[in-house]
Amino acid sequence: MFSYVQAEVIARFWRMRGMNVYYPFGFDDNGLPSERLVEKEKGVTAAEVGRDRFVEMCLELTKEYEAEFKTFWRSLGISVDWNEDYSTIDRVSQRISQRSFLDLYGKGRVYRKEAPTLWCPECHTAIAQAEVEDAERESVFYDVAFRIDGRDLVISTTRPELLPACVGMFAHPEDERYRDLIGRKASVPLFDYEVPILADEKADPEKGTGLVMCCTFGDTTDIAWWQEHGLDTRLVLDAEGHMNELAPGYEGLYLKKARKKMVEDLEAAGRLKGREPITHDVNVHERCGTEIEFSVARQWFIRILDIKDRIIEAGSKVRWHPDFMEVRFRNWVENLKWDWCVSRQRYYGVPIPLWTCSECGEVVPASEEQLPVDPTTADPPVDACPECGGSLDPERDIMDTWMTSSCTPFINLKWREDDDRTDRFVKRDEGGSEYLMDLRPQAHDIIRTWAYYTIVKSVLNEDKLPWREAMISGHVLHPDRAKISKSKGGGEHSPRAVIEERSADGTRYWACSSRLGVDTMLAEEAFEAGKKLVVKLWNASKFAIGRIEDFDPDAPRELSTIDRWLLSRLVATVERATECFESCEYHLAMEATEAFFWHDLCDNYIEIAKKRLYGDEGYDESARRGAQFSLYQALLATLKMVAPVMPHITEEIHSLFFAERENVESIHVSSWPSPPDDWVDQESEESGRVALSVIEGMRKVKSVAKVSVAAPVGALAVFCDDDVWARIEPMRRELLNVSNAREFKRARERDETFVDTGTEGVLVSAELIEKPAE
RNA sequence: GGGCGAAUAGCUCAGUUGGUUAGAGCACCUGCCUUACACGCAGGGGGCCACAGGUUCGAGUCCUGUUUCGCCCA
Repeated sequence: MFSYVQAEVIARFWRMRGMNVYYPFGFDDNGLPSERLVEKEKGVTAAEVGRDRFVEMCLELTKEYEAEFKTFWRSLGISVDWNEDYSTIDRVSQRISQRSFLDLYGKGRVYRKEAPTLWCPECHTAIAQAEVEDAERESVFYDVAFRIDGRDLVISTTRPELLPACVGMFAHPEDERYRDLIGRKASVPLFDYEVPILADEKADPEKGTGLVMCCTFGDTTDIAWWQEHGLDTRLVLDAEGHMNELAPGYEGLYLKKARKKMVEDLEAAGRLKGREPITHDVNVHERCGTEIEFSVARQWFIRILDIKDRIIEAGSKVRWHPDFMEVRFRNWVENLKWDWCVSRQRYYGVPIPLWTCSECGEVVPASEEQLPVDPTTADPPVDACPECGGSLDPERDIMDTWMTSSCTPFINLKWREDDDRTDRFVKRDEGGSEYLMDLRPQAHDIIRTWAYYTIVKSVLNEDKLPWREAMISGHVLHPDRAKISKSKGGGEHSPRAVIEERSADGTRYWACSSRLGVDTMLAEEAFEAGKKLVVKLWNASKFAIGRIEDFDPDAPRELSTIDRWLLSRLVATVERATECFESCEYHLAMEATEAFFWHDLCDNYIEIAKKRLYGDEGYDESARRGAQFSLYQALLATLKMVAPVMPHITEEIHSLFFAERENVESIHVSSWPSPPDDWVDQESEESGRVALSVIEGMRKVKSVAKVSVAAPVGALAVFCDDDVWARIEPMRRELLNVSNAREFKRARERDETFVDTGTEGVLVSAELIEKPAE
């Protein structure tokens, strides 16, 4: 909600600037999150109801959620083109996603490999590096004794259940304690087989006994050692995390139970030399919090590690807001250790569009005409293996959801569809790089996924940038500083609850109250400020419209100094707001606009021009029209500048009066304010500023005397130099009006009744007629 | 352990390229029902800009280090 508003404000701004803004909306509802939602809400698993029914249930549930979300986004005033919405599971998206995959396959980027893979035993699927999170867990460090020549060799581990998966022991090559043992073999407790003792610099002599066991697989170091030293493979866990026949006596036990039993048995055998409770960081699956295991299985990968530099280069050409987000992107890519594992052993997602020969393993990709295709139900494009004539097995895996999410520019372009519109969208930036879309809005936690994978796809499939700019939002923090996320619902702080309680405009105002990219508190104060602005806009407009209803723009008008002051200030404000919106600094745009509206327009201009606007005696019609003109322009421009952030109240006010006058249907399709250059008037700005400081002094006198601001004044005397006097003397009538004074004069002498003003050397004295209240 | 960010008023946040006396809103204090608005207006108090060095005529802003917090990763 937070990041959507921030981006949407920018879309509204550019729309008012006259751009034809293409603003689609995507529901990312394929994949594991949806499956888990179904499992939770319907209390079933795919195994129970079967794959087809399960997918059906996922589709039904995501449809329900889509409708709900749509209503929600509409109520927030998100101005997307709902004719252009898509879901990552709809037919077009599936087709484009599969097409993208097949394109990569054709380019030799896709490979299949039996490889150690990050594995979630809870979700029964391989996952990608990007889906792994850290979590702090309580655990126990066990000291376990291996044996050589009747001598104990103690290692420390938090994973004793991986003992049957142990394929080696490591010590640091410089470690004197074990130097003589390198190259020999030790026996594994409980399982009674021998593993080699090896030297490697990754073994830390400072840690524990300096000796460590290597299992297939406990962590990435194990994998590295396994590869570098050509060790055996002993996979002891099945897909659900149960021990298999390689762990005799523990077969069928879930790994945690196996751990418990092995610890007991080790103790009984006298091979447990110690235990120490610790808290350590473990890798868990971000979707379910289960500790990640490694498994060797046949998976599909997209080769990426060899083109890191191309990806980084593409990222460097994107304009990131704020710019330091590019560094985070680059660091992520630089630190990648795995190719992109794209196969998932799940159900609800886009199928991998391939068949494999059961005889020779030849891969037969689906043909373009078949897409989107589910190989488990469709016939392969050829009857038999073109290589050996063997029968073809359908691929049962589905793709990682990011395979589809990363296609969002392609989906929006209808990439290689009949109605492909890539040509209309592709543009070239100043550096000559072609890009598909203008802007990607997203939050910073998914730089490593959505942004990264999208760049990968655009580079590999099209050799272009996916977007020219990326707008990266921060997170919303609870009042107690915890992160609020969609998946966790948010409870009383759920987006829905927030909007219902504080109104859409108030919520939007809050979302725009801090800088882009920083995490922001869900703080009461910002909502209150938004609400107050809504009320102030309403009251000021109600008053102003009453005064300018009869304004005739064609009749002659005369602008006073204070009118020109207002218009000149308006020009500066519009310039500032425009610049700020252009660089996604919506909060600065609002700050400038609010200051102008609240202080310049309401507190000062309207107060000063009030009597002229009322048409009080002594003002001719042209002077009144001058005030009407200024007020009209200032208020309309203010409404327009606030409109991107607060679309509802501004539209309401606009429709009451300006829509008809300006002959536009809605403020949101009206043009961004562009006041003429000749409204810039340095002289009037300075005169207005000085006059305001005189008024400020006068008000201070009244405030100190504790009388009303409207209290009548005998003489308002100003002590100043000739230059200042020349500026304010012509504004005598306005000053008399606003101070309710009978006389306005220049003082030659200053006595103790004079007070300072905001202008140096200018002092004011106001002769109060009523006695100050005691 | 590495990367990135944050640290400014009691609270939530601004502070463009270094440049007068560091700002806003809320909260607080003193007043004011002024013919738009008391959800308002006027006036006011409140800051060692995390800490320590450095560059500079000049540092909240730039550099180095330290501390605390957040995010991402190992």
